[in-house]
Amino acid sequence: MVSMKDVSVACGVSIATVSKALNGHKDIGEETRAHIIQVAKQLGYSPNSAARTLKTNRTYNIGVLFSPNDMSGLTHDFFTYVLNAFKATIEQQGYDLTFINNVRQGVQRMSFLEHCRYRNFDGVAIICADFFDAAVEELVKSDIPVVTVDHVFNDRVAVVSDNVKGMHDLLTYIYEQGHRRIAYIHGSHSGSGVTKSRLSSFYRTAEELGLKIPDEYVLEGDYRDTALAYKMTEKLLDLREPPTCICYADDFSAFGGMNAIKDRGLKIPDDISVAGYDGISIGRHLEPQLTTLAQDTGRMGRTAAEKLISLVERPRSAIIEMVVVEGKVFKGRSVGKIG
Amino acid sequence: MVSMKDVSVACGVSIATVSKALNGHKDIGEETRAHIIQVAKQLGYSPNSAARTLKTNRTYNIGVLFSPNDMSGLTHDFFTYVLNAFKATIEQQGYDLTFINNVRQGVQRMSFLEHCRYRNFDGVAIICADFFDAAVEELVKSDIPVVTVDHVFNDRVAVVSDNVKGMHDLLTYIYEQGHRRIAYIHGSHSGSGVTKSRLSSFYRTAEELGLKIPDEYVLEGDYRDTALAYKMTEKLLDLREPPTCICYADDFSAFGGMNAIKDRGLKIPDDISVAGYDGISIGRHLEPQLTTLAQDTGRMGRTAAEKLISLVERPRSAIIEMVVVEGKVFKGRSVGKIG
DNA sequence: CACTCGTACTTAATCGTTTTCGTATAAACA
DNA sequence: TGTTTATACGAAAACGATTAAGTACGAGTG
Repeated sequence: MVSMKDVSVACGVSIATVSKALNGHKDIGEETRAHIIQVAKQLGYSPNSAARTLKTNRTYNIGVLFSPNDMSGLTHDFFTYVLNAFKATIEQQGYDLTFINNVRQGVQRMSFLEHCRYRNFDGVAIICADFFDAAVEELVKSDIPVVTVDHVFNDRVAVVSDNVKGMHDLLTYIYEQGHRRIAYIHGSHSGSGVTKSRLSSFYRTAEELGLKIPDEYVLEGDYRDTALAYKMTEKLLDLREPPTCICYADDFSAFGGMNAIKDRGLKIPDDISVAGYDGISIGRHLEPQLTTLAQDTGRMGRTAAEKLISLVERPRSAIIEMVVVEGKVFKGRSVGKIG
Repeated sequence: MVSMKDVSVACGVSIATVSKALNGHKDIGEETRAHIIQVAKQLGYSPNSAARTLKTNRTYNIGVLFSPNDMSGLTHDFFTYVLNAFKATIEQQGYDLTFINNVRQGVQRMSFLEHCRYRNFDGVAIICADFFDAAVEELVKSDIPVVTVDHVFNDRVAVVSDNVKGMHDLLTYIYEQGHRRIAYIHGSHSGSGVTKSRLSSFYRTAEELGLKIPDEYVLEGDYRDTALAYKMTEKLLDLREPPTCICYADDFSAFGGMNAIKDRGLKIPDDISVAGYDGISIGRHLEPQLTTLAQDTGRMGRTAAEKLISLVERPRSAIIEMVVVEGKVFKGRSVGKIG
């Protein structure tokens, strides 16, 4: 590889001059700079990030922790959408993205934090992880700038979806379509506070609307578990007085539920309505098109990236806060009018 | 950050000794090594990859080019599955994964190759990209170890899905279920040779089976385009003699087609059968479950990783070859028996 | 005893940058 | 003319590791 040294001898100047010329310092003559740049290009000079990092202690590399509990990896749609927007944003700002892992490097396996130190990430985004893992907490508590998605830690920047308003808006919309008997197959409680937020918002909104929600209308399903959603949906359909609309933990679950409904020969939304949550692509393709709360994954990813970069580049002035991103009811055709 | 120097003074030995002790060189006394390791841990020593890279010219970092033509980014299921397996494999071998991009870094924007040189990737995997892009070709033609997925370049390692056998097996299976009037809504030709391989295999297998495929049975759709698949399916259904089974470019398209069929009040597979291609998760959730050619994405990702690493670590003995990975017909319920 | 070894360390060069001080030259000023 | 000042460049010290080559010492050998 051709280095600054090669360029410097080819130009008859010192290495320092080459460095400054290439980095746009002002104490270099215009002709000299032009010449150096030209020669560098012609020689095929390529900067060495390792050397630069060693000296400046900056990598322009962002670590991303992305390891779903269920090992679904990069196939978890919702977080993948967020990651996508995050990636695009930091790349535009000249940063690269490297995944954090805890696999052994050489002799021993590293913790997440050790890995980050080893790679010298300028900052870290925790987009999808087990937030109750001690290794994750260790990372969050460290001095490395960090932003988390959909989970809040004390004194750290977080970008979260507005689950309270989301569930409120969705339920209200369903109510406005005339539904009064509304069931909810919610997600498991294993994750962060997401499930709890939505569930309590569901109850509060129902109360606000003057709705009575019988206990047997609220069942525990899980995220992305179509089979379980299928089973739970059957339970609801078996009730003496089944709901007129079922809300699901996410779009995948809604998909599973829809299959259960169709298998009974029922029509959506004529016989019963269905609503999802997330707004990932699958819903648009469902038949009928799924009514769901579309979370603004693009905005979440972008915001996380922007906050993180400002944390990295302007640590003093960056505001440690929790940014709440609102979603929007996507009005598909799976929730029908009643009455 | 605490460096080897800190450890060395704390132990009263030289930096070299610390380095060797930590790296398992044999010319270090056992007590000394134990002591050094203990002190290092206690002091919270953390190795610096930049320094190591500078000296050894190895980063243990793999660059991945993943930029779909359609800008779908990381949401392109099939490639995401491959990427997932690839990532897991290289991480197990102590490598990290960083995305390649061509966004400006500092003054000017970099080409893919420049970016790779800058980051000093030990190797590069092109998992999903526009293979006819000059910048991609430049990267492939460089001296950096590279492996491509689903596209073959001269004298480079490639991992490809066996589209010929795949389509052959799928069509044969459909034939065995008694179908004789089989249509194919294939993908666009824009990408690599994938579409061509499958299409020619489709024709050849048909001939082999003694099937007559009328021209109007073969239509051009596109990958992941449910709307287009919907439209094309309608065309087929409008024919005087419609097919008894329709094959699609991928599972998403099949999904779109299924909706068209259901909207006509037709039953799958009673009235008409449907087959997809890829075997991504969506198919398992469809109703009825989709019969499709399940590509072995896990094996593709793993193989790509293994080949790349051997290319990096044992350049002399590594075999430059094209590895063909076979898929398998997934027998859902969307293709029914006839006759 | 003189010699060769093997063991356990140290010295010092090096990787490619960045950056702080200098310093030389010429222009500007008193 | 002598002094300051701005401009354009260079020398050299880092950053944190790796590694070839050397050294000191005790043990084994003839």
